[in-house]
Amino acid sequence: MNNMKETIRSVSVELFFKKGYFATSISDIANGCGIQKASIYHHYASKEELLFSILKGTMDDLTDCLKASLANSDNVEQQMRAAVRSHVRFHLERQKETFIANSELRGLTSEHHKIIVQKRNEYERIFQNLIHEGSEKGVFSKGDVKILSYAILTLCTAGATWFKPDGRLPIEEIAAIYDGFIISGLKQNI
Amino acid sequence: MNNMKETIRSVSVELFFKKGYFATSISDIANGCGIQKASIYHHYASKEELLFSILKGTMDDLTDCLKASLANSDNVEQQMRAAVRSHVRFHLERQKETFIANSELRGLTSEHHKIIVQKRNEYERIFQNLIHEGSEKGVFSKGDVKILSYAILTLCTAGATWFKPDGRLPIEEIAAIYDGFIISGLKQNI
DNA sequence: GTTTCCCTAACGTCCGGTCGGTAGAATTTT
DNA sequence: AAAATTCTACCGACCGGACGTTAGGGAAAC
Repeated sequence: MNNMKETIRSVSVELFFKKGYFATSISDIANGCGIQKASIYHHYASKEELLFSILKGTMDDLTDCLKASLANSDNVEQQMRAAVRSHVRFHLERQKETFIANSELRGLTSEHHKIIVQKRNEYERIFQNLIHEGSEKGVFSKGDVKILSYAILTLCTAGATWFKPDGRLPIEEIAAIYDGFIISGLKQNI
Repeated sequence: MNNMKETIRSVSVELFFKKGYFATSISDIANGCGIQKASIYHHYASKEELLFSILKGTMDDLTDCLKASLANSDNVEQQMRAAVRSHVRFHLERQKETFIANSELRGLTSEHHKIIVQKRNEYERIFQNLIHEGSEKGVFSKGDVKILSYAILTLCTAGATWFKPDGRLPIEEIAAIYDGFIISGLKQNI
């Protein structure tokens, strides 16, 4: 790869995932890229901006993925299944980035923090709307929409914590397990 | 409180929760205790040991809680319900400590890290045994025990991420929601 | 001949941790 | 009971080092 900006990004993702944002120094990143640490600043204005650009890109892609996977159906249950699978898939396929996006928010300036949280809220709202619609139509049982949405999202998100790319189960199988688990949780007593 | 060691501990929990372990300095902690930072080292050998003692204490209490709540019954479903509620309750009542225990493992030395991970594994095994026993007896449906246990645990654990002590719902109500959600997830197709 | 991309060198700051010391309480010795 | 010693809890000053960031320059590409 001869695009240094991309290299810096991907090396950072690797290191932030492995050691954490605060424990990773600019020298570490420069080292991983084979350049001097001062050269990083030609591509990114600061360490924080580097983090922010990773988080922002990840959140945008995440939302795009979800929206694309909802477009194929207008049946609530099908949509919820598609949403869960999209969510799981994204978090396992891009495990390192999503892990960072969920654990390193504290490294952001307050303005950047606000932007990311807002993106996350929009994403959550899509799930909340599905739960609401489903329980209105009697497809899902009535329940606390917010708590249920947090449950569903964190459930899948946490996958990025323990998932091993070369583990026993392929991504699709894990997605199917979560799908079944969540739908039957939403349909309790129905 | 005139026990300075306890004060240091609780101030640290507060700060580690709010700012993170690496972003919290010994001076910050000393400041919060109203003493000089050198005095911290009279009570704890290092910053890392302070973190470790918090994590170890929390994990021990967590496991004790779980074991106590299982002793009242020998019915698998009842035990699983009790386990889930114990897990949720502990994570919400001692939100700050459990949050730290789940996010700051990287601050530990490798020996200390090993100890905590081992405690966590023992804790997880209790849940895995319950799932296994339940599916053997036909109370729960067959499924991947590990994935299901991760799902259950991270689900509740994540509560410590978003829970607000003075929010809409009391802890018991949240525990009940999770209980219902999880049991029906475990019983799908039964 | 300007822009791109990377370099060497350095800066100020802050951090975890150490050191020597002190005041006073507790304990032991006489 | 008085004197001598030890222990507890803390302080102020200080280290060495690492960190994020900046300044200025040089070579190559356009």
